[in-house]
Amino acid sequence: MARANLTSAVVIAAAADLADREGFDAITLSALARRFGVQTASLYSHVRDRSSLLDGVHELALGELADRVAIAIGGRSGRDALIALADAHRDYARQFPGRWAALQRPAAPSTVNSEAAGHLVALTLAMLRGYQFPETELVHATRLLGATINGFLALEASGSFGHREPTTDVSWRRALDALDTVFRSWPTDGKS
Amino acid sequence: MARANLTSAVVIAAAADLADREGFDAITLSALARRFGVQTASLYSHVRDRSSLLDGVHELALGELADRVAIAIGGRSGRDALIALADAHRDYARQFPGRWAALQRPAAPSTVNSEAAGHLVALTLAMLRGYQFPETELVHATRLLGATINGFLALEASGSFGHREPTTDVSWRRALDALDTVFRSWPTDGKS
DNA sequence: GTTTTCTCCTACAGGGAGTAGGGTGGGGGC
DNA sequence: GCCCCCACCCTACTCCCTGTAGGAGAAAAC
Repeated sequence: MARANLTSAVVIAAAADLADREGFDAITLSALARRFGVQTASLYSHVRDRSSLLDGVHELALGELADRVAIAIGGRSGRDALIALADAHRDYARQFPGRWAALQRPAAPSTVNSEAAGHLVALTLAMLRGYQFPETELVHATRLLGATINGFLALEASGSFGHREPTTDVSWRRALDALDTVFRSWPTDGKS
Repeated sequence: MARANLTSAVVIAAAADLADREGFDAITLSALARRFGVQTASLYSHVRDRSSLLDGVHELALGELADRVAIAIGGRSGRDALIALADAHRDYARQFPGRWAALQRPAAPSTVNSEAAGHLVALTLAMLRGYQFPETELVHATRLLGATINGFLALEASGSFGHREPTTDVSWRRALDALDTVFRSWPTDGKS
């Protein structure tokens, strides 16, 4: 009986592929075991439990997303960088729906402190600095940016926009235009 | 053995309460059966399957949310109405996290065509008309509004904003200010 | 009072999460 | 080149959840 040579990383990668092909909820220890021709119990040597497996997929996706964002915004600034960053997110969400769904789960503490998370945050801040906010406003802008991108992609993925005209592409452009406008004319005084 | 006098509505309401108390994933036919002192199989007379039960909670929440929004925006317009509508959503999400989670699921076809859904859409459009968009831009504004509100609340609920200073309350105000600004200066020409 | 109609029941099949403990084969020590 | 050990994968089980089939009994219809 040939060994499967499983490792934690291999199992997590397979889980991510499975999620992209059959949906996030299809991530099942049983399904992965079948895929590797192995008993379910064997996977528990490599993965603590299902929850930590999902956390692993989350972190994997975060790293991949950060790499794509880095490439996308390289050499750009201001509005161009904003659009590149947002489009990188949208492309990733469409190409890897299962991985994207994993990103919607609350991040595990270890993920929050991971290199991937730090990288993505740094890239986002670098992009936003092109808009020259007061330092205290950067957080709010970051949150608005994240909310808008994630919110739009979530509604788009769930079909809440319907498949009616006009296309969501136009709405997406409008949303990014709106963010650019808002970021450029961000209120500078401390009203709350 | 006393009858439990179950109906579809009673089961759905209990599921919603359960979700608010113990989380959306705690909605389980078994748990509901225990709650009613009844066998699991008995519930299938009132609910087709688990999925349709979740759809029921979705529609219930949609109706409750629409009622709250209606009260909130009554007599207001423009920026005041926008803030009232958004705050109604946020208050609802915080007070009923389980019901809110149910709203994040893709809506069933029957829910899309439900009275509750129509009501909420009508209220949203009524609020947005205060900003006097070109008719063709209303869709895009609606989508941006939904994306921002849902996205913000999702990130807030999942703890993505951390519990750091400054508080999310300030970020929320900023986000609503941004929406108001954007809605008032919405581009009127047809650039795409 | 009889009949009909629900409501709820027992019983079962199927499948996933997770644990306990045992056998084995391949790489490291020598 | 041989042996030993441990990492890897196994069997066997428990528990919980979903969903189906068919039966009993109480309430309502007549």
